[in-house]
Order: sequence, then structure tokens, then C-alpha cells
Amino acid sequence: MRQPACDDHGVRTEPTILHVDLDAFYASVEQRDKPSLRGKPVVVGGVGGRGVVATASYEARAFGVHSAMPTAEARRRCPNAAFLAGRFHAYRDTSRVVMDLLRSISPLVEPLSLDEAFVDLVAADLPDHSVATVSGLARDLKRRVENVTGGVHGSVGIGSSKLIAKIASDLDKPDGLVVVAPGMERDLLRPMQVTVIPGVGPATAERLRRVGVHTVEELEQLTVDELVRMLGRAHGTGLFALARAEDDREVHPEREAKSISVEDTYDTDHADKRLLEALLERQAGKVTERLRKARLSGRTVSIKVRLHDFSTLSRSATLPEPSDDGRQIARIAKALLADLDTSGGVRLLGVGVSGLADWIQEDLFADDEVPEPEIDADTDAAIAAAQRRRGWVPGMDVEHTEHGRGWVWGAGRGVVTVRFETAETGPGRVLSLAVDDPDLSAFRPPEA
DNA sequence: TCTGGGGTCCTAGGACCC
DNA sequence: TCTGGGGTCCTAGGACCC
Repeated sequence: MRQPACDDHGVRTEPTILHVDLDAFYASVEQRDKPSLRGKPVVVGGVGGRGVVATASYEARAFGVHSAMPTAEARRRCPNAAFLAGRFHAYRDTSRVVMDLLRSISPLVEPLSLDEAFVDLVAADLPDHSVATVSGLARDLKRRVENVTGGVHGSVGIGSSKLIAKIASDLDKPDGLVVVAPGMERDLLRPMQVTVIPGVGPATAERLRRVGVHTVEELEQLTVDELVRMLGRAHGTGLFALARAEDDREVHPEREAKSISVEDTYDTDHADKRLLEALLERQAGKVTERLRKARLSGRTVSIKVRLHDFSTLSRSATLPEPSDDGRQIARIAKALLADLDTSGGVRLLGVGVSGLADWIQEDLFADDEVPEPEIDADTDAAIAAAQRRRGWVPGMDVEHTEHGRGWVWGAGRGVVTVRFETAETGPGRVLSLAVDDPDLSAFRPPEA
């Protein structure tokens, strides 16, 4: 493959990165599939009491409806719109068709979501990378996108970097096409608001505003040190470079998933622990299903809890080895929830798995793989250390040499109570024992 | 009827190890 | 025995993106 031509910052000097963004994607697919919706306001998103808008058709946008707006507000602004919950299989199918089309242009395609992707034109079959040539390619691409999707159109931006291509695709929406000529990048950015730079959201914009920075040109006046002090190492240095259109990020095809999660917001807050546990269990089941479908297993189980006041808590526990066992994932999730005060009511609950490994767990816990912890005099510290060393996580399966399989009910934080449910005493029996002696040989179930 | 659901990346602090 | 420093892993939270 050809190497892109670069300047001394590693930034390309030819417009070889293309960004496609399908216009009002979910709503467009709905209008394509239901002719009665064409030309009318369509809102796709959560239709429940606490739903928000995912996508509004351009007809709905004319009424001030936009994504992330509460659906209730959208109903007030545009009562005659069609409010739809969304048909994600249709969106995924259409997305796949578009991504395949992109891959026929260049093998280097990086999808960002169902409706967006970068394409590296250095790997495309082109005579040159002049503005005229890439413009021609983009016009042809837009036509083909409409053809293969049956009428969904997209906006295309082309530039010398991901930053410029992405900003360019947004300049002429919908159905737009913008190629930024090499050398014009900084002139394009300077008058724009800092929020055009991906990664500058409300919090960063507010911090910048407080020091009088609104535009990219004003952002250029800040030194790296100032930005790092304000925003942290990574964000500060990154933003310093992007403000100058210095962006050498590559197009990465096939990025692997790092986590899988499921979350639900309920129409009313739930405070009942038993109900919350049941909901968590169901979510753990969904996560496990997706994990297994992808032939993955994960080492860290997390829960997310949003309380009645919208404050959000997360708790996680990491197993010694990856798991794809739904019962174990559910148990860990419930054990993590047990430590939280949810008496005020919960509006959102979620379960996730990360630390994904590319294989399915067989039987990992051969006894000799778990080193016996060495125990010294200081009780609490020793037990806490032993728990960490064994990787005891509440909810995890535990092999007990003498008494068969069980699972940990509570452990950690210097707490010395661990419960087993063992095969020996029959299913469903929860045995508990207090380990107030650091000698783990005392660690055995009481009489059944 | 304020504020979804699926993700990614970063930070900061503590524990632990060498 | 005391004093570190650096690297890594883990957890909780926050910002951001579509």
C-alpha cells in the first residue's frame, strides 16, 4: 500500500481521509420503509415517560426537535410527528450495506457507529489525490449510497485528517459534500467555535469560556502547559494539537469491543431490593447472551445505578479469570448492588462486562492454580490480603477442597464473613461462617 | 412527565511488587 | 531497618461521542 504524503508533524498533505455521515439515519430508514412518513416529521427514540430523542427527521428539526431532547419536550414542540421506538435490526442491516460499499472503495474503513465511518483513500484505487479526483469519488459514492440503501443519503467530508474530514462532513448537511483543500485547514478552523472539535463537550467548553476562549483562534493562544493544567495531560496535549489541525490519527479498521453492557431506565423509580435484584439478574442474562454470541468472556463485572436524584454510582469487581457464566455474573452484580443504599429509589440499573478475552471459560480453577495465601499475625490485614491474592470477589465461584463448590457471598473491606452454598448440603442452602481467625484451615461450612 | 442506551477514553488514588 | 521510586493493576467517577 502507498504511504500518504506527510508534513513534518506527520499530518497528511493530501485530502485522503473521507468521513461519511448518514443523514438523520434512523428516521430516514423509517421514511424509506413507510412511504406515508415521507415528507413528515419523524422522531425515533425512547417513547416511554423518560425517553429521549435519538434521531429527528429534518421535518421534525424544523420544529426545534433534536437528538438528546426529552421525548416529552419533542411532543410539545411537534405534536403531529410520528414517534417511533426504533427498529434496530433494520438500521443494522442498512448500515452493513453501506459499510460494505465503503469497503469496496478502500479496505481501510473505520465505522464509528451505525451511521458514520472514516475511509482511508490512500488505500483506494485512484490515479491521484487531487481535490478534483477525490471530489469525483465522493459524488459517485453519494449516488451509490442512495442506491444501495433505497433512498438514504449521506453527507461526505474529505480532508487531510480525521478531524478535518469529520468537520467537513458536517458543513453542508444534509446530503452535503465538502472537500477541504490542503493548506486551508487552519483557516477553516480559526473562526469556528471550540465545540466543533470532537472531544470538546459542554464541560470543556465551559472551562475554556471561563478564560475567555470561544473560538479555535482564541484556543490557539493558550500554551500546552495552560491546556494541560486546565484539562489534564491527554486532553490538554490533544486539544493543543487539534487546534492547529495537527492530527495524525490513522484510520483503524476492525476495532475490537472492550465491553458489553445493558442498562434500563424505568418509568418509575424502584426501591424494592428484591425487585432490583430480579431486574439485575435479567440484565446479566442479556449480557451473557451477547457475550456468548460473540464467543467472548470477561473478567470485570460492573453495575451502574442511577438514583432518583440522577446521581450515578458504579461498582465493579474483577475475577482472577474471565467468565461467561451467567449465574456467576448475576451473583456478582447482585453482591455489588447489596453494598449500595438504594432506599431512595433507583431510576436506572445496568450490568456490564469488560476485560474481554477471546475465548470461552472451560474449567479454570484447578486447585493448584490458586496459590494458598500466606497468613501472618495481623488478622484483618492478613485476611484482606488473602482475599485479594485469591481474587475473592463476592458472587464468584469458589472451589473448596473439602466441601466442593460454593460461591462467595460477601468479602472485602476487611469484612471477614464469607458464605458458601455447597453441593454437599444440597442446592439452595446458604451456609455462612465467620472467619475471625486468619488461619484459613478454619474455613469450612458449619453443620448442614 | 427534564435528562436513553451503547460505548470509549482518561484521571486519580491506593495497593502491591520489585 | 528505613527510605524511595517506578510500574502495574484495580476501582470509581467523569467527559464525551453517536
